[in-house]
Amino acid sequence: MPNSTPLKYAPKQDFVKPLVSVDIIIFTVVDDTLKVLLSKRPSLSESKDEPFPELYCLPGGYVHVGMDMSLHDTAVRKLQEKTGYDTANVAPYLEQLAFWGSAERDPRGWSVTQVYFALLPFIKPSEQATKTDGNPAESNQVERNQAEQIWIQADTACEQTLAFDHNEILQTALNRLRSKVEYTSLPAFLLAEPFTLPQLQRTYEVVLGRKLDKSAFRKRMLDSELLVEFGQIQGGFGRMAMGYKLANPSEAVTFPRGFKSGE
Amino acid sequence: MPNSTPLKYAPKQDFVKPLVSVDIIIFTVVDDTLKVLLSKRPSLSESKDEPFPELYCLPGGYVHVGMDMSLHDTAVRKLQEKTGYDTANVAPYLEQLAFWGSAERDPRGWSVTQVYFALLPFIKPSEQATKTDGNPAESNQVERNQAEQIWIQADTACEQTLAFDHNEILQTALNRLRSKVEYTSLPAFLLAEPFTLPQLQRTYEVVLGRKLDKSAFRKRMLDSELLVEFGQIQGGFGRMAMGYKLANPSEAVTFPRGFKSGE
DNA sequence: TAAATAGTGTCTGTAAGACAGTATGTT
DNA sequence: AACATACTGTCTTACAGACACTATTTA
Repeated sequence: MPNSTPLKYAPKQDFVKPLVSVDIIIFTVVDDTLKVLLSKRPSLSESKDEPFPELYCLPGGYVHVGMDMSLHDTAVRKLQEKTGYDTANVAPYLEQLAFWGSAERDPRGWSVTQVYFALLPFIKPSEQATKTDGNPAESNQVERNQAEQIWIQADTACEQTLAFDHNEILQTALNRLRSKVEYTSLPAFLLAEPFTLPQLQRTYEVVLGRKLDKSAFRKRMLDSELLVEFGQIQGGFGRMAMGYKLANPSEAVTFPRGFKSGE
Repeated sequence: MPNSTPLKYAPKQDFVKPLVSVDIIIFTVVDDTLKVLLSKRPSLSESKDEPFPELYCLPGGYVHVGMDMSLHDTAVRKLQEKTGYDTANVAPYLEQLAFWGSAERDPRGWSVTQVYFALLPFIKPSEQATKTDGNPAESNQVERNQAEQIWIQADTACEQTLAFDHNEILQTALNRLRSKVEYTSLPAFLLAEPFTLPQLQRTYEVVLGRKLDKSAFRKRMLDSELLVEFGQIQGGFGRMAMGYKLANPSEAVTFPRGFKSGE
């Protein structure tokens, strides 16, 4: 290695580096259904070099060493690109899931992926383009991507054949989500504020796939410091309900026990 | 990209890839103290190109694309190299902690590290060389590494200045360990089998830094399917105690509640 | 008024913590 | 016997779940 390098520490280039990508599992709840966002891989006619043509996969992409200061930046950038979500003003719930890396998972070579999972209130596709206002090239980008993306029921997605090892990754994410929903406030990040306690409970029930007791649920939520009141709201048909916002929109709450501890 | 490539899918080489490494936080308990294994970075006289000379850091290394089939393989290989632990016969507790990746964390360039944490029963340094028997070059390797490694009290290590962002990583690992110890059987992986319930309770107390109630502790451990009896053992001074082994040595148990749920 | 939804109150069961008591080993 | 350690039993407390009850809105 030359001593004349301007860098104090020369990068180690004397071995093969794996490919590094970031994938995001983006969950939302709409129509009482847990959904996940998938992208479609390019067809053979579009590109001969891309593996798994026309299969669905988790949205993601390579780290841009020149563009991103950190993996978290990469994840936020991808989230914005794929959903049009206004990440500058409203922080979505974004958490590291895990990493996968092996010689076999991508036919293009040894690859590593850093996987995040995100929880978002549902954004109508028609509103996504308008959310990324201003730059028309940018909103074109979003719209073009949208044509190749779908919100699909999470369990349905699991049963389909996805590209790469994305079935395993999605299953891991679903397991983690359902497990954490038992003892955290994560479903609150799937709703637009303000929301009511019955709405929040339905969201819990949709994710968990089972009914919860109303009384116990309300006690748990109100005894924690999770929520702050935000005026009466008309939730549906009958009586008005109290609306709530998150007391701390950037952090989930962990409850001392899970639901149904006895089983 | 040339069409004449022998690979079906040409690797994407048209952008700069980050460096990829694996680091492991290896915990053990000895002398009623939670310890972590640290390596010393080479001095300036040994190498002018290595950053953070002579500081301690977490053991780890680059992924060897030719040597490792997966990141998990890399972690197990590193664990074996650094501790001499017989990973072929006794599976240590090894779990993904998280990943860190940014332009700034390594002065040699944009880098990503995949961090695992491991729990091991203490291995006396004198026994480590003999554990990796056979190949003398291999055990030399182990002994040479040992000269530059220390088992250090976890909290003490946190207060020192470590290389790279390893203070943050170690702190994250400690938080995760202490948090999971509240509601899982993780400390059982810090003891050599067979062990007694009082020994296990002391291990919990060492990690958590507080006393636990004996009666509640025993009820929790025995009501779970965690342990199987393995004959009477002389634990210390007084009465003999029942020895136990793990019913399932490859998996931790999650208890329905944490200790001291009320606070 | 009936139906639908929101919210409360009471009882019960489960498991953790406190702590006193018993059992079995060594010196 | 004295002591140290291992183990058990009983009482209390905290909180989730079951479920019946009240409250407020719309059709």
